[in-house]
Amino acid sequence: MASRPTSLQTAAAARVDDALPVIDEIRAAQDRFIQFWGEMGTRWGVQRSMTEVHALLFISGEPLSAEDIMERLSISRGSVSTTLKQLAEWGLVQRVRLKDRADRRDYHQAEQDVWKLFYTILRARKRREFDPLVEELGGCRVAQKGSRKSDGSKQHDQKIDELLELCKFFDGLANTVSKSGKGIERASKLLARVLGVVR
Amino acid sequence: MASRPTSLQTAAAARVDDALPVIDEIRAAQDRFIQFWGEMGTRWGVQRSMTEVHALLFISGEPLSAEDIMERLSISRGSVSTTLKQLAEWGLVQRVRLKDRADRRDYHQAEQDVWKLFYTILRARKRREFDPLVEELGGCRVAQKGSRKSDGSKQHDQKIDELLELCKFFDGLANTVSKSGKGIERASKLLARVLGVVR
DNA sequence: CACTTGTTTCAGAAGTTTCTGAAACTTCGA
DNA sequence: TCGAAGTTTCAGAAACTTCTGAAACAAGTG
Repeated sequence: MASRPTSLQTAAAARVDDALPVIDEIRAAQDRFIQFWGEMGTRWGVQRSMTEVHALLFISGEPLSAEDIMERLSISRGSVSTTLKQLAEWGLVQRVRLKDRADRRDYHQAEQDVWKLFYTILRARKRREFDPLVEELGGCRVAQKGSRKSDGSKQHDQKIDELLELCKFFDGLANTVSKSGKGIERASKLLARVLGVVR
Repeated sequence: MASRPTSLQTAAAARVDDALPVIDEIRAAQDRFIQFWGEMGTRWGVQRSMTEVHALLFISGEPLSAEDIMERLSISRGSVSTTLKQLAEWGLVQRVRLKDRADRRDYHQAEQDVWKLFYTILRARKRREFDPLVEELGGCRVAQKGSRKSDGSKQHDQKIDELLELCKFFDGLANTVSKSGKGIERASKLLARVLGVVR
């Protein structure tokens, strides 16, 4: 028996002597989740390998080494390294040190709080897919505000301005929500009531 | 002069005799917008050509024929046809008939209400990027609810269930918001106040 | 019918993204 | 100083997406 028994190694042992079929069941369920999460990742504009690594770390729960991940997902060394770095930058994965001083490898553990997970995803996507609107839309106007214009120019700039206004509204809403943290859960029920009144 | 003067043709004429530089300014601003919107489209998981066609129709405001679009954006016949069909399915573009009975071509006009535009985009993206979570996540469990399980299985299923619960919460919130329509604008201000109380 | 317009399909071109595999480099502990 | 682990970089392979261009078809008009 190895001195550092990861879930992967115990699972492998289980497959060999067929003594613990339950572990294979779990492993199969993990694989389903990893594949599904990876597929969703592509729809979210994230590399498949990145969501797969995250899925593995999230669903297994325990810290895994880079090598563990390479073997389990059949992903190259470089890929795992850059992927883990990015996941760490997003705050979804943390580097942890195991007590065992004989093992000098880094271990990586995924954030387990699903609320933090979702907020992180939302923030990253907002930065990428929404914020440029607010930043760049103004540059699509014909002229600076205030200068004299033709009718065509006015109509054009008005449409840009409408888009900008809408974007800024959503931006403010997003800020409100993100500041609220988990309060959103209670607040949303109130919102439903509020909307009933407003409508 | 052609019997069917579209904006494109007048703009072209203007470039030739250089009598109306304003129209060139507008055209340049339109091009900036089209390019930017197309770029954002790729980040939203939509084909560049589709967002470009939509940008052109939205920003020009007036109905354009398929041929107009082909020439202006240098896009192939087939592409324009399928793109227009999809935009129509999404409700972002309508087919309109011009009164001129001599012209038998179809004309296409973009929805000008920016609120409808945003809701349409959000709905389409939710269907594609979120709804599968609610539908498929359950299949990633180890076992059906209620059956006896090992500790590992329990931990696995618990994580899946946490994700599912969160998804269903967001789903409900999305429904609430989408039903509210423009009421969201007034409601969001109330929401900010509500969150202030809850926090 | 001849003609215009639009739709659909599809093979292949072109472009883009993602990943690998290797190599060079850094860090750090023994 | 040696070796193990990690990082970074990059050329090229592989896979995927998007678009074109052509062709066949449908529908409607004069």
